[in-house]
Amino acid sequence: MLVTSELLKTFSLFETLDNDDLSYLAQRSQIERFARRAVILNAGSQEKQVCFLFEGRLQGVDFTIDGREVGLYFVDPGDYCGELSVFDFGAQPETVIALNSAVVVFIPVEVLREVATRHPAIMTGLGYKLAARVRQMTLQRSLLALPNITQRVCCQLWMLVPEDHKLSQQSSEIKNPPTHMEIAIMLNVSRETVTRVFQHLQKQHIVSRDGTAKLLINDLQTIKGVAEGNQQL
Amino acid sequence: MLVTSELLKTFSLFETLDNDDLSYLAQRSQIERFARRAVILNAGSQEKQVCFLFEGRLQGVDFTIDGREVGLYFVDPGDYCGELSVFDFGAQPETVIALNSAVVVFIPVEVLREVATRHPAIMTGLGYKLAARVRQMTLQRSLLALPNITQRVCCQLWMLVPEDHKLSQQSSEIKNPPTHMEIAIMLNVSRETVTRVFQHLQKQHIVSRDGTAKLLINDLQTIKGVAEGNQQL
DNA sequence: CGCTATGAGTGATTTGAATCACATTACATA
DNA sequence: TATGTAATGTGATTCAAATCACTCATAGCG
Repeated sequence: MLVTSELLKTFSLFETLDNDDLSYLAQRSQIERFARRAVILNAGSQEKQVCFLFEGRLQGVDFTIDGREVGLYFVDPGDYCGELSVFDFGAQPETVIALNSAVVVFIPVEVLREVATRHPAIMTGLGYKLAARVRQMTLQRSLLALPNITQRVCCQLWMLVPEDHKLSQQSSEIKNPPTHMEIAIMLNVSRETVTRVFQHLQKQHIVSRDGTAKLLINDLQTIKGVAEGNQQL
Repeated sequence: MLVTSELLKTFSLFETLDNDDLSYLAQRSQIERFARRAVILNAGSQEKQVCFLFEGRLQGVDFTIDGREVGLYFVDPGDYCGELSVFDFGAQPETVIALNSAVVVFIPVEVLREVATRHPAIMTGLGYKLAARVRQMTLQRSLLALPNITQRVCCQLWMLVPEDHKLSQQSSEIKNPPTHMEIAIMLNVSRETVTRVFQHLQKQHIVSRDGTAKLLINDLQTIKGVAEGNQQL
């Protein structure tokens, strides 16, 4: 499949680029579809490509020395990952996998770096993204220190709620929600524990399932309240 | 106290700057001494200063919603912190405190940003630092997933060993080591647990104390072995 | 349409770190 | 040198989540 300028234009990072630069990038990029569970970027890889997500959801994961899986972040469409090497020429620190069937655009890091050099807005955008990543990781880290597991799960759920639903809406939904296992490795708890928390939330009709592809949040305020520690269950 | 060009030159970030720029920076900077436990940067602050450490050791800390302290990273002399706002104009996400008496140089973020715009090397250096931060946080995150606490502590100790001692040396020392409490909040364990691990390590003469200001690592290989999970205690 | 794989649900049991409640030591400084 | 404070050391107890060992549900697929 061919990468078109129009496709690249859907990524906000490139919104300031003119058509010449877009097609320059497009010609050097590749687009690929991945199946659920497929590895998009390999930890330690020297492939040196930045990965732009067009469709699906990805998860950055790491592994401890003893093989335990660790969830780091989710990537949603319009976002990208693997951009660290633009800055320090180093290897990819974490693995990125597809949580469901995903379409991604690969741009070689040296091409992106070159374009970024010519366009300060791109460089700024990349810096902004990296800063956001640090902020997100800091937040995620403080999540792990919460002694109450229910609170931890609600915090994570709250982070998965679309931004525009967080205000004003009293209910919401998460499309293609992560599995219990995927949540578990993000929160450093066992899968069973996540299941039990969900069981609890469902019994109180705070959340409910609509097939596998949708998780309904019936009571956003309670999720928020528990996440912020103002409320117990 | 006055900030001199010579002082700024000790920071590797500025090694490419000429004297004009150095004194430009110096004139707009402030130097300050902080006592142990003093707050250097406040989370959420809009002060907008980047903080360069000349002497002492700092720790980036965060607090969970319920007031629990979380240790994020250590800052050693020659290094800096609070640089996130150079990239995204946002507030400081975490608090930075002095672990012991520390001398820091504050450079207003807009001054640094301006100089960095004129000197790509500085911008590159800042990007490099941010990338390193992400890598460090990723590593620290995977540390937290280790089920064995002794291993976690040894990993942290290993990270505190000076780089040039890690190879070839069979013993080493950590100057002004963090307290048990400071290690505990980095590793998401209780202070008592850290004490017990140290007790264990000391009994086996793997580490020993030399006053409060020095922690001797008598058996680097064992620390490394345990950290990497090749060895049990 | 049954087969298989993956995810989710559940109880029983174990376990190991948190917590509590102190004692002790070291240090800074008045 | 005394005195207060921060850091460290230690045992007893508690408790909540991990683990184990399953079953059940669902989706995808040949």
